[in-house]
Amino acid sequence: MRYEKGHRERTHKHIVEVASRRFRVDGIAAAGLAGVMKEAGLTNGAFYAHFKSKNDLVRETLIAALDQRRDHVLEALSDEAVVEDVIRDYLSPKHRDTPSIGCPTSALVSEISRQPRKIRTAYTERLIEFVQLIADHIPNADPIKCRQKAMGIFSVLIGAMQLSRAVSDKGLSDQILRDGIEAALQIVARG
Amino acid sequence: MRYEKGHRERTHKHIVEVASRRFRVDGIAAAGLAGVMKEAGLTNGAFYAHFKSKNDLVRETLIAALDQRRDHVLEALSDEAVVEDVIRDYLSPKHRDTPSIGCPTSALVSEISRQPRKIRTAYTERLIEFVQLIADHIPNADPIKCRQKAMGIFSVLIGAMQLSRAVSDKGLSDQILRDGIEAALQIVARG
DNA sequence: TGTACATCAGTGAACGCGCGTTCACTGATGTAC
DNA sequence: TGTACATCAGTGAACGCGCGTTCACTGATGTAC
Repeated sequence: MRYEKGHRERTHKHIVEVASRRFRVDGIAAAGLAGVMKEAGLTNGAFYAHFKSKNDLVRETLIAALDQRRDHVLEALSDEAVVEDVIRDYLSPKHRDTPSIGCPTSALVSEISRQPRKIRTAYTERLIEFVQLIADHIPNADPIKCRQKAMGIFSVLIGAMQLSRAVSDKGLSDQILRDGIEAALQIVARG
Repeated sequence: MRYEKGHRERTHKHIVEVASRRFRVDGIAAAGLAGVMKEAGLTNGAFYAHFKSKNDLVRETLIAALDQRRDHVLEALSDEAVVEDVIRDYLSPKHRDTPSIGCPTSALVSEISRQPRKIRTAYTERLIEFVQLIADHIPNADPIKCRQKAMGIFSVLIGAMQLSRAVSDKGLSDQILRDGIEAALQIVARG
């Protein structure tokens, strides 16, 4: 069959979406192309009609997931929102329990540090953007101070999120999230 | 040849040490047994004289690396040391640049969350122990409050460390470490 | 209008490779009689 | 004392499997003459 207009673009986007979930759940190294393509309803061979290599998919997927995450945060925040809302939204049990659609940094940061420079550069740009988004919601006259605080806060967010996902005890996992919220709020308030 | 007494135990320990470095550098999934055994100066087949499976090695290696890290921190701290010393030691460029002998949590936490329950339980026990070690150096009357702060601090430490390793810009990487130190100190001081 | 060829998105088998794992074997030493 | 067997740590080839990647082919539609 011949395909309607825009079909190729939709398929391409669909593969990226499937991969973006699989990578966050299984990790980049552990997620195979065959599995991604099967979940996307296609066969192996079609992959290379859309991407040059797995590395190419990783790059595109990571960018898409990061941009999507930024949009999620932007949408979740009303105009009068403060940084506390970002913090509570991030360190929620819901976010912990749905890594497939959650923050790509929490799911993949250690694997990102093992990626080729090109991917790490693309990541760095988006990290800066995201941290600035947090900084913009911190009430403080000094924008540099805000950015520094925002980086500290983001460190707490991804650290606590990862720990809460790693421990085997549900009660401790919840406690880690609460402690993370408390710690992040203290960084906001002080100095 | 026949081997001197204790040879087997030394070999076993040596494999664990090699694996513990390889896992932290390449990740658990990406590090192969053949590579580990070769680096240990042995052949493939010898592996199964020492371990039941790769999973068995992962469990043992993770425990060894975590205990080794705890000892490192204990040794680095004199009796009159305060939590600030732990923080500065952790978020140092040296630690960032030597993940092979650094904190296993920073290197492997997201992979740990994908491991079987048994491994995650072993990890959880040691995480609690490590956080308590931080808590013991926080000056505060309330031990519960100390533990909560310590968990927040540890979240900053591993979050900042991972971010500093992921970004492609050296200056930003250094800045992330400094912001992490500042944030951690604010958690110590307040409340 | 009819026909020959081009285009496009995808199929599905096959490639070489490295993975975790198994296993028959080695060769030096220890032990039993 | 000599000899036959047991033990031990390790060798190295082979297993089946899934990986990323390649490629000849398909089949529906578009285009040229």
